[in-house]
Amino acid sequence: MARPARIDRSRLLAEALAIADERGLEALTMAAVAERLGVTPMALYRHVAGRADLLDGLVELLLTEFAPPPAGLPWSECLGVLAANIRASARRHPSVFPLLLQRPATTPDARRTRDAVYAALREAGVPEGRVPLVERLVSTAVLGFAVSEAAGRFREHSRRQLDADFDILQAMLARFIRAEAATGSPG
Amino acid sequence: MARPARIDRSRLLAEALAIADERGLEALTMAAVAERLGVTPMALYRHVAGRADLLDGLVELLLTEFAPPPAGLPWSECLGVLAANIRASARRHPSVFPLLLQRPATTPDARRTRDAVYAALREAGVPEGRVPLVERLVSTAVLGFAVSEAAGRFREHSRRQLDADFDILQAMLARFIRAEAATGSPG
DNA sequence: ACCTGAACACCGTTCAAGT
DNA sequence: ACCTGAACACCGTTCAAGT
Repeated sequence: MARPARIDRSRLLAEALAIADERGLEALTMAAVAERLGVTPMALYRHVAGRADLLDGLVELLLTEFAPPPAGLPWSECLGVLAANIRASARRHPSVFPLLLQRPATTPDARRTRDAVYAALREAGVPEGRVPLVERLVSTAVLGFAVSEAAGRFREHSRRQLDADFDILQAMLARFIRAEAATGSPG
Repeated sequence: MARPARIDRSRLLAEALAIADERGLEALTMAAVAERLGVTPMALYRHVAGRADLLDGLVELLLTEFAPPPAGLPWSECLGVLAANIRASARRHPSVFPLLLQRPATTPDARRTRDAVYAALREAGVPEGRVPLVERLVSTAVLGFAVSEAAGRFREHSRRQLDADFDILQAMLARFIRAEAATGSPG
C-alpha cells in the first residue's frame, strides 16, 4: 500500500545542510540526519545513495542559492551581484562551501551560474574565444576568496577589512575583463 | 629502558601523505598509517594527538614544500617561481592541498611563504600599508586556481590549456600589483 | 513504496598493561 | 619512553523483514 513518503530528498538535504551549518561536516552523520527527520538511519537510503551522494546533493543545493542576477543590469553590476551572492552563501554554509571548489561543475545549476557569467563577459566585450578562459579565472578567484573567508583563513581580520578586500578583488577582476575586451577591439 | 623510537612524527607524516596521495583522504585512517609503519594503530598516538592533528601536520608538511624562491630575482619572477611551486605541490597532493585554504595561516612555515610575497610586493613598489591586502588577494587567487585544478574541477581541460590559464592568471596579478605600486608613486 | 531491525566491518580513541 | 592488546562508542552500509 503506497503511503505518502514521510521524507523526500529535498527535505533530507535541507536538514543535512542545517546540521552541517550548525555543527560542521564531522557531525553530519547519517544517524544525525535521520534523527532530525524522526526516522531510522536506513530510511535515508531510499532517497540518497549514501553519504557521498548526500554531500553531492548539498553542493548542488548551494549552487541553487546563487540566484542569477536580474537581467538588464550593466555587466559589472551583474557580476558584482553574483559575486556577492556567492560570498554570502559561503558565509552561511562555511562547512559545505569548500566542497564546491573540489568537484567538477557539470550540473545544470553550475551551468546556469556559469552561463550568467558568460553573458556578462560577452556584454563587456570579451572576444568569444576568450570567454571560457576568463570565466574560469574570475570564478576561481571569487571562490578562492569566499572559501578562505568562510573557512576562517582570515579570521583575525575584521568584517570591514574583508568587505574592503572583496571590493578590491572585484575591481581587479573588472579591470582584467576590460583589458580582455580591449584586445578584441581594433587597435 | 629507553629504546630508540621505531617511528617519529616526520616519518609518520611522510607515510600518511603518501597514503593520501595514492588513495585519498578517506583511505587515510590511523590503521592504514600504522600498518605502513609496521606498528599498532595505538603507537601513533605517542607522536600525534589524533587524526585532526595528523591532518594539521600534513598541511604543515605541504607548506614546507613551497621553497622560497632564490633571493635577487626580479619581483615578478620571484612571485612566478613561488606560484609555480604552489601549483606543483597542489598537483602532487590533490587530496591534502584543499585543506590549506581552510585553516588560518599562522604557523612559521606559512609566515615564511607570506613574507616572501611581502618582500616581492615591496620590491614592486606597493605602498607599505597596502602590502598585506595585496598579499591576501594574490594568494587566494593562486590557491583557488591550484585547488580547483588539483581537485579536478577543470578535469575536461588539457594540461596545455591549464598552463595557459595559469600564465594569464599570473599576468593579471602582475598588472594588479603594478597598478597598486603606481598609486604609491607621485601622480 | 517506504520504512524498520538486526547485523557486519570498520573507525577513532580510552585505558591499563607490558618491556 | 615507547609500544601492545583489549575494549568502547560510533560509523556507513548490507540484507531481510515488515506494512
